[in-house]
This record gives sequence, C-alpha cells and structure tokens, in this order.
Amino acid sequence: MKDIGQYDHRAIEEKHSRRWVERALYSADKVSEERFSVVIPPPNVTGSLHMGHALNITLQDIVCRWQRMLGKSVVWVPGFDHAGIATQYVVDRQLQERGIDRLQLGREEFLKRIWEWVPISRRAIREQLEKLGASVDWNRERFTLDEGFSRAVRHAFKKLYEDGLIYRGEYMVSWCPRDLTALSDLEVEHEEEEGKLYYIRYPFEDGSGHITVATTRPETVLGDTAVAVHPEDERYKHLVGKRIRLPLVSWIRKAMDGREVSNLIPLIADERVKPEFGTGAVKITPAHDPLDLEIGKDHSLPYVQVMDIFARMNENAGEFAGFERYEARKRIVQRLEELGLLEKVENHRHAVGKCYRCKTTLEPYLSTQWFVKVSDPRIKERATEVLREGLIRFVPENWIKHYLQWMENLKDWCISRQIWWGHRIPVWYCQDCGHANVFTDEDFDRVYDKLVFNLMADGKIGQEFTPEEVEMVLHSPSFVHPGLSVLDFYKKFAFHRFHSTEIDANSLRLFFTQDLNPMAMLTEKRGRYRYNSQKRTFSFVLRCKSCNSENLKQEEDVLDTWFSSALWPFGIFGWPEKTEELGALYPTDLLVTGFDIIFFWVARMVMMGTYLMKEVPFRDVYIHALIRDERGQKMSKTKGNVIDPLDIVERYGADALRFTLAILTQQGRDIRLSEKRFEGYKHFANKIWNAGRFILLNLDEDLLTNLPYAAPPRPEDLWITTRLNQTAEAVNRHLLRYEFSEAAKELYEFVWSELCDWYIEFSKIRLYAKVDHSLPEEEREAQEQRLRAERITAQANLLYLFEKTLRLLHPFMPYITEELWLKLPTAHKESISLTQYPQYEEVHTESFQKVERLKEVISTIRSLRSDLRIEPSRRIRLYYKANESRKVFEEFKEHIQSLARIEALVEVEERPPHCVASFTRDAELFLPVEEGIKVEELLESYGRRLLEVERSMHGFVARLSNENFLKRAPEEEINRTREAVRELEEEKRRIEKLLSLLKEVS
RNA sequence: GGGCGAUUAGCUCAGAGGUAGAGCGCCAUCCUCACAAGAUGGAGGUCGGAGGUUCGAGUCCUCCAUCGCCCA
Repeated sequence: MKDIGQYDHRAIEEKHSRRWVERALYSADKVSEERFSVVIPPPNVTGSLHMGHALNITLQDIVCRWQRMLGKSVVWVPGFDHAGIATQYVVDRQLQERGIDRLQLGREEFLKRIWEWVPISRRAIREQLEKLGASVDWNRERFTLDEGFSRAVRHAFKKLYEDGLIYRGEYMVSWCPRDLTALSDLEVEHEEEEGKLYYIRYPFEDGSGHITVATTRPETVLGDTAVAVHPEDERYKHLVGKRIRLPLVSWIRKAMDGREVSNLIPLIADERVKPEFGTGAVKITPAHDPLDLEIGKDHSLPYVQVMDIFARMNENAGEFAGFERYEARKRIVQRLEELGLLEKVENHRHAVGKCYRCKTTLEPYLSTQWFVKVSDPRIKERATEVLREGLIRFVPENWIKHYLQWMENLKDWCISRQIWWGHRIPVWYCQDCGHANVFTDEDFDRVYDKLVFNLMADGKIGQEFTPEEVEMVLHSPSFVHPGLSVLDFYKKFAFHRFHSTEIDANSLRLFFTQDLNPMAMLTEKRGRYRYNSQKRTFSFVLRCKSCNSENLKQEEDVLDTWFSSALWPFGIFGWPEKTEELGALYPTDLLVTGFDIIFFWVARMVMMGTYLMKEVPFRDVYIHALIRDERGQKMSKTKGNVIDPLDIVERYGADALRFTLAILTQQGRDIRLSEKRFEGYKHFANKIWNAGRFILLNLDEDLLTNLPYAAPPRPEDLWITTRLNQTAEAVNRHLLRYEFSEAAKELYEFVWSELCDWYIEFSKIRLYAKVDHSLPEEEREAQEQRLRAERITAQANLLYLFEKTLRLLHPFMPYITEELWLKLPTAHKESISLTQYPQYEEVHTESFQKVERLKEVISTIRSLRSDLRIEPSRRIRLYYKANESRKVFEEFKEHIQSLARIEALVEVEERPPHCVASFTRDAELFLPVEEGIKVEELLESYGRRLLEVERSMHGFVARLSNENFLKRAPEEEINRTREAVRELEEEKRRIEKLLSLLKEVS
C-alpha cells in the first residue's frame, strides 16, 4: 500500500504530544461510576524533572492509560509543589549572584521575585510532562500555593487548631543557620563525622578541686547552667549538690525568661546521664541540646542561649560575642588550654545533623514553634489502623513495616518555618490581650468578605486597598490557569457555591460603603471595612475573638510545605467545600511515589486524610525504587552522573525512555541505569516501526472490501492468535499486580520473538506467493484464486494482530503506537488511547502445538546449516525421514523450505549416501556432503551435546536409583523423571549414531 | 546500636522446592525484497561462604562474609 519510511521518534512524538494536549484528550469532565483517580506527586518548582520523576510519571501513565482503555473514567490530576525552603534557597542564591541580599530586599519584594521565577520553572516541568506523554488532565492542574489551596490550608490549620491538634510551644528544634529556619526531624540528615571530644575541668566553688566533663561542642560551655552525673555513679555520688564555677564566664548571663544567671552552677544527679560517656559527668546546656533541655526542665534550670539565628555567639558569650560558632570554639578551646582547664582532647566519631537542603551543620536551637500533635491518638491510631486493616495497600508490601515502625516512634511535627515563601500561618496575635486568633473565611459570611479576606491573607492585596485594586487582582489571570481570572479560579476551584458572582470595582465600592453606613452598622454584618479618606483606601478589619481589639498582628512564619502537600489528595478536589468531585473522586485509587518520601508525604497524607476526610486518601500505594547510575551510585549534579530524561527523549525518544524504565522496574529494587539501556529499547521501537512498515506496505487498498473472499485461517494464524491472547492475559495480569517489568518483558518477547521472527516470516509465504505460469490455464486460474484468498487472509490477520498488539503496547509506548495505529485502515477513533485494551479471548491448542513443533524443525535445520558453515544464501537440498513428525514436514513443507532456506525437501526411506545428518525428536535429517561443508564443526557440536546429555542423564539416573526418592517423592515426579531418562537415552543413542556416521563421512 | 534489602553468565537483572533464564555484551556466518537500530547459529554459570531441613535446595532455616539503605 504505502511506505511509511524510517522511524523518526522526534517527529511523531512532538506531533502527538501537542495534539493530545490541544484536544484535551485526557480531560474527564464527566466522571462515570467506574472511575480511576490518581493524583500526581507534585514535582516542586525548584528546577526540572530528573530521572526519578520520569520513572514516577511513566509508571503512573502506564496504569492510567491501561485503566482508561479498560473503560474507566480516568482522572489523573497534575500539579506542582511550592517547596518552601528549596525554592527560597534557589531564588536567594540567584539574587546573591547578582549581589542582592534578601534581608535588605524585604519580604514583599523578595516574594515578588519568587513569583516571577516560579512560572519559568513550572513551565519547564509542564513541558517535560507533556514530552513524556503523561496523560494527565491539564484542566484540573493545581498548585500547592494557588488560591484554592491556600484557602484549604487555612481551613485545615483552623480545624486542627480548634481540635487541639496544633499547638505553639518552646522546643529544641534543628536550626539551619544558613537558611535561617527551623527544620522538622525528617529534614535532618545525619552524617558520621570525625570530631573531637574535649575534656574540660570545671572547678568547684569551694576550691576542693574540679570535675571533668567531656563535650563535642565546647562553645556551648558559655550556656551551661549545671553539670550532671548519674545518681548511682560511685565516682561522683558524694559530690552532688556542690557548686561549680563555670570556666571563662565572668559575666552575668541572661536566661530566656529574663532571669540573670551567674557563673555558679550546681552539680545535679539525673538518671538520663550515661555514666559510660566521657567521664560520666556532663555539662548541661538547656538552650542548646535536646536532652539537656529535658533535664533542665525537670531541675528548673535557667536556659541560657549563647547563639543567634546565624549561629554567631550573642551577648551572653561575653568576650566571645560576635564570633561565628567554629571560630568561637577555637578561641574557647585555646583559652581553656591557657588556663590549664583543658585536660585532653580525643578523636571522636559522631553523627552530626545537617540541613537536607544546604548541608549546613544544624544547630540545636531553643525556640518557639508551631507543632501538629501527630502523636495524638486521634491522628496516630487511625493512620496506623488503616494500614493494619488493609484499607491502604502498599506495593511492595514490606514498606508497611517501615511505615508502622515510624508511626510507633512518632514525634510531634514542627510545621513552622522561618522563611517567607509558603503559606503564612493564619494566626493573628492580639497585641492587647495576647490571644492567638486563627481566621479563615468561615469567620465571615458574605461572599465579598470571604474574597477580600482570602486575597488579603494570601498577600494578594495589602492592608489597605481600593476597590479598583481588588477588581484588578480578581480579574487578572490566575497563576495556574492563566486562561481563568483569579475570580474565575475561585469560582471553579474554591467557592463552588458562588459561581454566579460577578464582581467589579463599582460593586465593591458600593458594598464597602454600605458596610460603613450607620444604618448597616446596627446589624450583625457591619463595620468590616474602614475608609481612609485621606488615602481613599479601604481596609479589612480583623478583630480579636477574645477582647475585640483591632490591634492584631499576623504570625510571620510560614508552614512547612508538607503541611499543604498532606492535603493534596482532597485539596485538589475542592475541599473544604463538599463538592461533587470530592465525593466522586476521593479516595483516589492509586498513589505512585518513591520510598524516600513515605514519611514526609505518604504518612502525612494518610494522617490528614483519615482525620479531616475520615477516609483514606488512596487505596494502593505503589512505591518505586531509586534510580542510580550504572555503578549503583545515587545520581547527583555534584557527582556529574545524572542522566537527563529530556536528553534521552531527544536522542532515543520518549517511548524508548518509558519502555526502558518500565522494564527495569523491579519491585523493591533500585534501578541501575546506563545510557546503553535506552539504546537497546530504541531498537525495540524501531522493530515495532518496521513491522508496521512491512504490514502497511503489504496491505492491499481494497483489503477491507475483499474480506469476504478470505481463505480460512492457517495453523500459523491460529498459533499467533493463541500467543497474542496468552500475552494479553499475562500483560493484564501483571499490570493488575503492578509488575511493570514482567508485563513489558511479555510484550517484548511477543513482538520480537513471535510476531516478527516467526509470524511475519511465515506470512511472506502467502504474501509473496507467485502463480505458476507453466500450469494449464484452468489450473492456473484456480491457483490464482486460491492464492488471492490466501493473501487476503494473511493480510487481514496481520492487520488484526498488529492492531491488537499496538493496543497492548500503547500504555508503555504511547507515541509510536498512536502513530502506527492511526495509519491502519481500521483506525476508527481519534486516538488509540480511546480504544479498548485487549483481553484474553481464545486459544487454539492443536495449531499452537503444531507450529511449535514446526519451529523446532526449522531451528534444527538452521542449526545444522550453521554448524556446517553453509552460508545463508546457499540453497540446499535436504532429505528427511520421520514417523510422527511426518505430518509436520508435509503440512509445512513450504514453511520449512522458506524459513530454513531449503531448495528441495525430500522424504526418504533410508539415509542417502554421502550425507551428514541431524535429528529432532523422531525426525532424521540428511544433507548431502558437498564442497565447503565443515563436518568437523558438526562433530564438535554433537560432541558437546553428547556430554551435556550424559551429564543430565546421570543426574536423573542417580535420582531414580535412590530408594528414598522412589519412596517419598510424588508419583508424578517419579514418572516425569523416568520419562526424562527415556528421552535422554533416545537422544543419546541418536547422537552416538550420528557421531559414528559423521566420522565415516569425514 | 536497631531494622530492612542485596549477593545467580563479562554487565544489568528474572527465577521462591523437582533437568539454571532474559536483555545487553562476546564469537561465527550473512548488507536474504520491514528492520545492519537487522537476520541466523553459538560460547558462557559447581546461583557469596559454611552448616542444616528435605528423597531432592539459587529456592526453606541458622550462622558468617561483603555491599547498600533506613532509623537512633
């Protein structure tokens, strides 16, 4: 018919990727009962996608395309994560390169810069998702910092706060002096480091000598408020109660509660002191060590902080004030040495906490932070039960153990971050009575109030605003969906109930002014706005819920990004509104993610989902492995061993990338990736392409109209149909269990080793059959008729098979299958992705076995040829003698001649003279010895085979001569062994016979 | 210190009680009319070590070694 030329992944991938998005093929507006909903683990807006994302997206897309083809309404929601610290860090660094200091720039201006930068990164990621062929519903795209999400975050915060599950408290947090923020426990990376243990003498006040303490951080000496020993420690028991004069400190220090603290500190006893560490006596610095804080609390010790947020020594450090912590350490050690108070210094390996983002060594820092009380049974128990009860399934299962173990030792979650980029904590402190007010738009019942409040809380309008400014913001393009205005975004994604609201500056002005009207002031809804006649601006007034004061100040800190991510699976469907979508699509069916964020994200979604929604966020969690380089090293930019997915897409195609990742994905195992792998599977794509090319090239234009004239199918047609159905069954079965690799292998094997290697070769016999012109006319016509019918059958079957094969392959390789499928004369939809996924239908056992036997015969002949070094182009004459297999030789004479390149296949009674031989089962094959035939190679080949047969026979015979085996093994097994021995004996006999024949001939 | 996982062909990995498998690489022959990004044939492993259970152990158990990951 037509030649489609060579495979060019670039052209077809770009074309379809664009078309899929433009046609919004994967937007499921109407969701049917049979739905499949998935949320994307939102990539963060710090940069671009790496191979881990590519894997994550590929696996989700395979499942989503498969489910869609199974007839479900698939809703796969894409989105992005604002990644508080990481993004702030990236933009901060960009500014620094230009010599701009964030602190000088100020919060508002800095945020503007981030908002300028974020869309660039977001667009890049979006393009990458499109390139990978992710069949997400772009109409539902969300951002953790969009208008709807910010509102959901405030609602969640308020609910948890009012339920007593969020509290503010003074705690020892891990502080990053580089990023100037507290981190949660999970964000701390522990690293073994070579450090020093300093032994320092602390003199007793009474001059009766000293006690030696050991510490790794001598700079904290200045913040000591006690020395502690174990109460049972015989070495020190009698000294407890004595006072110690803290070395170096000759000044009065100020504790955090304002108390003045002298350099005279007590020697106390506490069971938490480990007598085996150092000297058994430890210094207690409650403001700079978590354990010391606990001990300090119980002994009512003052907390003396000696560092500031930059980890520089503060005024409590007296003469050391102003020095950075390591410099201070050096000076303090030096001074101690001068004073003869440094007893010794030992090398000491210990774990040091580092910032997951900037790798700066963290400082334990006592500060006031917000926490979610995840240890509360209301959160913890349910989030544990749902896994125990199997309401959530982990694949692979063993991750449940990790999850449960972590849940058991759950610590409260520090959610406040001292950064600027993120959801500002919706708490307004009353400057008069100190009450902490949490506001959400629930506190206001008019739509305009709600809108204005949200804009204000999101920082989209300032404290004072004009109606025109509000109008402008509401009518400006929304960040996530620039096609929608901010107001439309609110209507679609947040205020679903108020979709008819039209708002402009005039209506706003009218509303604000009416609100100020003295008559309106008499009602409940009044005095929400205040007019500044000088500036002609309005302001939205918040009042303290406790004392009604208007003197409120919003919390400066923002929330941990994971707090919003935890709301992701229901936030995107409209929560806190009870939308139809939320009811229809929550809980989601599947979450695909990496094991590294089970605690960060998965666990927290489970906690928030079960608490706020009273329902698990997802049914199945597929946890994929990490991608490493070919030597098993983690990929990282600093190591320079990253493989960029975009680069791979460019060079090998998204299809090859996807297939490679899928076939390498073994459950519970890391993936070692090298570029070689992609090349191999690009060859596979090429193979598919060329099979398609061959088929299209050989389809008659009028094939479909001629189908009624087709001949009945041949055994090879039924054989390949059987194999296709077996493959369809296997692929569906594997996908159901998320066995991506196995499913991909089945497809690879089927396409290459069955369809291409055998079936297409068989089909050529019919496609290329020529009429014998030497026949008399009548016979010739009959033959022509027959060949034509046969050709129609072959073509029709190729078309049928290939069409189904493409559908089977589609979830793995969406582009090439789309392109080829649309070229088929049977294409009846605008995309293959909208067709049905093939299922197991029929098998034809008899034909299947016949053709399998035929393959054996052909392989044996090929092997014989190869052993004899008969080049492929040389057509040979072959004699055969067979009993049972006779039928195969007769029925498939053409096939054997064609595929084994035989000129004449002749049946004989006895071995003809001057022949070498081979056999397969009961069939013997003879080949005339001609020039250039290397009999010795054949001898060698059979010699090896004989050894192997003897070896395995030996094993079986030994087994059969073991009476315990005969006594205890199952009957079936014994019979199988006997049968094997019989077969091996037969084979051995034949090989020996052959060998003696070959020796004669040579 | 606690936990988890890995160790099978040169490389990357399947196999979960009954004669060791795949892909890539390698060797040989071939530019055969879909595909040299290909075809055909072939070589290559005492399944990390030592015990044990069993008629029978890559496969189950114990210990050891090496490597990796997570938690403290």
